[in-house]
Amino acid sequence: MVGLMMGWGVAAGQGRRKGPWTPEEDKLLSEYVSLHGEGRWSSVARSAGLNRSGKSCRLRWVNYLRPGLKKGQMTPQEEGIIIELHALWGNKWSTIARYLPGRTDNEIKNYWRTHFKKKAIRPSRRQERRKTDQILRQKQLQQQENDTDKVSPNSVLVNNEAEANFMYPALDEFASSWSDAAVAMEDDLWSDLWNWNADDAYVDATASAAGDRNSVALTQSQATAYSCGDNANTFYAGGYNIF
DNA sequence: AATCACTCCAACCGCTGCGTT
DNA sequence: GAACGCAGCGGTTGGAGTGAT
Repeated sequence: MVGLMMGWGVAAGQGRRKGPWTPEEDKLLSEYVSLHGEGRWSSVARSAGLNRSGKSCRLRWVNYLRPGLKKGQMTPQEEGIIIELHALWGNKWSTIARYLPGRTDNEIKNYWRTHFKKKAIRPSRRQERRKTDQILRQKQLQQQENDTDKVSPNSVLVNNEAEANFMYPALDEFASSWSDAAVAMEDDLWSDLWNWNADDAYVDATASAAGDRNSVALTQSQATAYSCGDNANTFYAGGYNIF
């Protein structure tokens, strides 16, 4: 995606640059924001010597340059959180992103689109196999991380046994191999998604939130809940404390 | 080796809401 | 209260990369 995409380059009329950011532009933006802070994006564009729109600067910073961003694949926990929160709030990507430290709304939105939305139609066996392999790789990586006993302050914690069972179904309980376990777990997710009426879930959640914020009823996967890092807005097991 | 199918992801656009004048 | 500008959000696009056939 270098440079020539969609006739990008310099936008006619305003003389603003468009398209992919160069390392030099990134450097200018990073230096400026670290000195002066976020906000006032249109003046950032001018003051930092960037021939970009404020909007473009903000997007680049938020989605790519901002410190603390996580790169790499979503973990099974993050995937679970996305599914649950999407059931609650629908396409409120920025809201969902607040519960996934280091992930951006754009990233979550992209992830949802590629992994879930298209698959309202059952994925092909080929897709299923690829997905399964991906989950396996993630599990192996995660196992390695657990072995090294590294716990990030921003990591998403699994609170109790019920969660752990949802996230990591025991082999002897669900399947005879990690591969089968991953497929079984995935099937659960898909069946939830296929049976799920997004509008209903959203209405239920918002109605409950409006009335009693401590007792939002989830229509799917009710036994599952997450405590999301050090965010002040915590999402607890049992009754969902929202805000 | 070539082609196809699919995923990933950066970046755009349009719309909305909010604050300021 | 109206007009304006800006920030933020959600939807969309399309090239690059990768793996399967």
